[in-house]
Amino acid sequence: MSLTRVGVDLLAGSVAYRAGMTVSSDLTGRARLREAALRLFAERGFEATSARAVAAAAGLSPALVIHHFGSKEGLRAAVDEEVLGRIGAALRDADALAGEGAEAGTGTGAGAGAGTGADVMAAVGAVSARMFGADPVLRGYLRRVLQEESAASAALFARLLRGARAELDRLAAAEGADATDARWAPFQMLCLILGPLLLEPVMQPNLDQPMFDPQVLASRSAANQHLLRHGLFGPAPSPSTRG
Amino acid sequence: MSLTRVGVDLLAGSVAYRAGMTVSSDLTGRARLREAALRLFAERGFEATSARAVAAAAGLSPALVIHHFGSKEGLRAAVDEEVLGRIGAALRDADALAGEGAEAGTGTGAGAGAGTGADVMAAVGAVSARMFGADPVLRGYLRRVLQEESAASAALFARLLRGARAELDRLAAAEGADATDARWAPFQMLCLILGPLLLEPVMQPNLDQPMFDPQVLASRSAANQHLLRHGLFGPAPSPSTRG
DNA sequence: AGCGGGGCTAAACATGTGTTCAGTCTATTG
DNA sequence: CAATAGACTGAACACATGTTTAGCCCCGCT
Repeated sequence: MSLTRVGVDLLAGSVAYRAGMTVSSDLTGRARLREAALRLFAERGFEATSARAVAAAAGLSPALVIHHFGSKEGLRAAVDEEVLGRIGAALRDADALAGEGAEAGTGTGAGAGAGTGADVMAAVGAVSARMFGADPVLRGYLRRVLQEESAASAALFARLLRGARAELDRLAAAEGADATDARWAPFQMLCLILGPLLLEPVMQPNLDQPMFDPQVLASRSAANQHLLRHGLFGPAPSPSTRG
Repeated sequence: MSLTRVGVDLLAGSVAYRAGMTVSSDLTGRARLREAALRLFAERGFEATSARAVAAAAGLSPALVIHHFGSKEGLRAAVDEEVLGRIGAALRDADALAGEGAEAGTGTGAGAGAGTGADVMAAVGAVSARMFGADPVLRGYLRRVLQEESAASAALFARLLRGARAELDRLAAAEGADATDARWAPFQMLCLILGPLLLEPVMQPNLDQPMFDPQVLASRSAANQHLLRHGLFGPAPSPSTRG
């Protein structure tokens, strides 16, 4: 049972597979199948991807899909679990990071309310970059998942909603006032963050740069910060506008 | 060639079918098939919907799909054309309405800048309500279409983007200032409007009322107006908050 | 009346699908 | 070494799919 970590798996070390399944080396065909499925599902969608195509992409026999995952649906579940695990880990890291940032902001006395707020929003931007910017495959898969009404997607969105509410609380504390419409605020925040993710295929053709390029993403994140705090027509931010 | 309009077809009178096809009465199986396909594609997606399922839902033979549309893909194209036609008409109406509203706002001298801005935003809300609120099937289909990277979806989004820019110009004129970040502003506006549409399946479970109910939609629209103009923490709107 | 055409159908076709089966190979274990 | 376990395979199965074909029925024509 040597749990040798492979480069492919990155953050997935702590993901718990379904009970009763032996957690094997994970450089084997099982992981290859899962990875190929992730890529193809993200590209073409689940229904449009055949088990044979997944197996071919992994260089294996179609029968292995059944052998390892029980069924094609089982494969999807495994991919879901894997992806949601990665995202969960990223979110957990981000939460911890945001918490540190907030404490540091008040602790060092470095900034007025605005400074702390900016820190918080920067953390949000970092989360976005980490989750969405990094991997176009992950983006594609996430895009598909968020459109279903499965239990997994509901859980993911609920998790994001909790995160948004927490960010909003921090932002409100920094701003010294509660949001005018606390009911819709978290959803608006999520729409601003997730919208470009969901709309990427139709939005990208209207831009001259790849919209999830780090710099572009930072610029959009800054615009979102500004919108949330001051509206579209508020005062221009400090002259140091990079990006 | 009696072009009797049917209730089912609503706004679709001016939609031009592909050349070479005789425009028949349109209460026939062709329309029934298209309508059934619209519903099923919206519910389950194109790939997951079989031609047989469409035919069965229309109470017709599967062979008719081929006979009328050439192929399953042809059926999809017809549905796309139909839906995009309806939306185009709604947008055209909305543009006209918004134009009138803006002229009336300045003409009657009824309002300060704020008043005109509110009128403009109300128009946007009306568009949203008209396009998205009315028909859950249309919402579902739109949700699917906006996720593809087809020519049709790109055209639709480009059209929406143009609309958003126009609204933004009007809003800026009313506000007496240009948007701080003119580059992202229209996309942000679209994300706020389209986000809930795309996220409906995962967002609805977190709400206690149907999120496209007219009242709820109006409330969300108002929140969006407020966000765009004053940010999340701006001054509360006039005490007459209905919804 | 005759007749041609289009809406419409049942049955069949070819293919692709998820899945099963029987068996091979390899590595670990007793 | 023998045996067991599990990764893995090619071939087959049952079924669903998009599509084709041949033909029916009814309506509008000359």
